[in-house]
Parts: sequence; C-alpha cells; structure tokens
Amino acid sequence: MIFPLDTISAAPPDAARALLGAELHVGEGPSAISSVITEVEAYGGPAESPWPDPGAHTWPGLTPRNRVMFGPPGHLYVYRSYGIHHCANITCGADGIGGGVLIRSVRITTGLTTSLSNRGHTQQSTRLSAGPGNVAQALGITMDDYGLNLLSQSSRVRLCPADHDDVIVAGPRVGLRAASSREWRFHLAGETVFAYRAHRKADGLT
DNA sequence: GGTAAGATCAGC
DNA sequence: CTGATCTTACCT
Repeated sequence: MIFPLDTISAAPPDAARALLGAELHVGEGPSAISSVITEVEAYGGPAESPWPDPGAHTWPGLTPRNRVMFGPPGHLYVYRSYGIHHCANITCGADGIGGGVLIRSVRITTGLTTSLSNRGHTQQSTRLSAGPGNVAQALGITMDDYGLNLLSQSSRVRLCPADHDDVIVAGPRVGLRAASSREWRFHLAGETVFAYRAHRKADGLT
C-alpha cells in the first residue's frame, strides 16, 4: 500500500504526526529490516517559506546538501552528523517548498539479527534504535541512500502506512540552539525514546 | 584559506 | 562533561 501523499504534502508538524506509527522497510530478502516509526521531529524552511524555521538545515536556502528537502515529499534526506553519525529524514511539503521530518526512533519488527549486527551489538537494548544516529545505523542507512523515493516499491528504503491508536506526545526538539522551544517533536506514548536534552546555548525562542 | 559550530552518542 | 571527526557556513 502506498503512503497517502496528501498527509506528507502538508506542513511539517502535520506530516510528522502522520508518520508516527508508519512502517519503514529497508532492503530485501533474509537481511531485510522492518520497523515502526515511534519518534519524529518536524523541520520547516527558509525565512520566506510558509514555515520559517531557523533550526532547520533548509534555513540558509537551497544548497547541495539539503536540495532533496526542496523537492517532492516522500524522499529520503540523509546527512552526516558531527562527522560520525548518519541521520535520516523524510521530506515533506509540496515540491519546491523546503521541509522534512527527522526519524528519531523506530521499533524493529523484523530483521532484529541484522539490526543488532549493524549496531555491533550482541543483545537487544533500549539503545538499539532510539536516537537519530542509532536509527540510521540500526537500519543500515548511509549517504548512499540520499534522495531515495520512499514511496517506490523498487527503492531500497520504503515507507508504508499503518494504523495505530496510540496517544501522540509533543514537546520541544532535542539539542537545537535556534528555535529551541518550538514543540515540533512528537512520539508515541509508551515507546522507547531518547530523553530530552537542551542545547547548551539554546535560544529559548519558538 | 581558516575556523567555529553542529538536528549526536558513548564513556568517564 | 567530554571527545570523536566531517561538513557547512561564514569570515578575512
């Protein structure tokens, strides 16, 4: 089943809420991994966009790194964080408008062995796929996956809708200096997520 | 051409 | 609290 386009064409906070509980699949065959998205953060666009967001990578305008976020919704934006980790986002908003949803935590449903191996772990732990850097490593997502169409059956990484009736909890985004008080982080109640941490120089603005 | 800071994480 | 380690943005 294809993910409904209208939900991720919407404003980032609405797209973020719609993506909670959805399924993310990586790879094919015996090493394939399936997961449920449990924690996300919304990111907007430049000053003149419908959702100005000084905390977003799109804030300076279109650049080689963030270009996929200015394209159509439902594509994969991957970036390197602190030179060490990879972080994965799902682009949202209409084509031509900057925006994305950072995948902060997932629950692995299939392919636990592969994800443990990707993380270099030998047993299940709460840190397996909580936190954006851990998610990308557990799922095996790297810069090679940059720009993939998540709505295409033939992509290595795919997004599928799924029903759930969990309560959604909102709060400020983790670790941002700019727009640090904006409540654009969402997670499913009862799921394992990383504890909130403020940036040391958080500006406190929304 | 130099440099400071970052949508992070694990280990003291 | 700190270090790891790469990319970007912004300065001269």
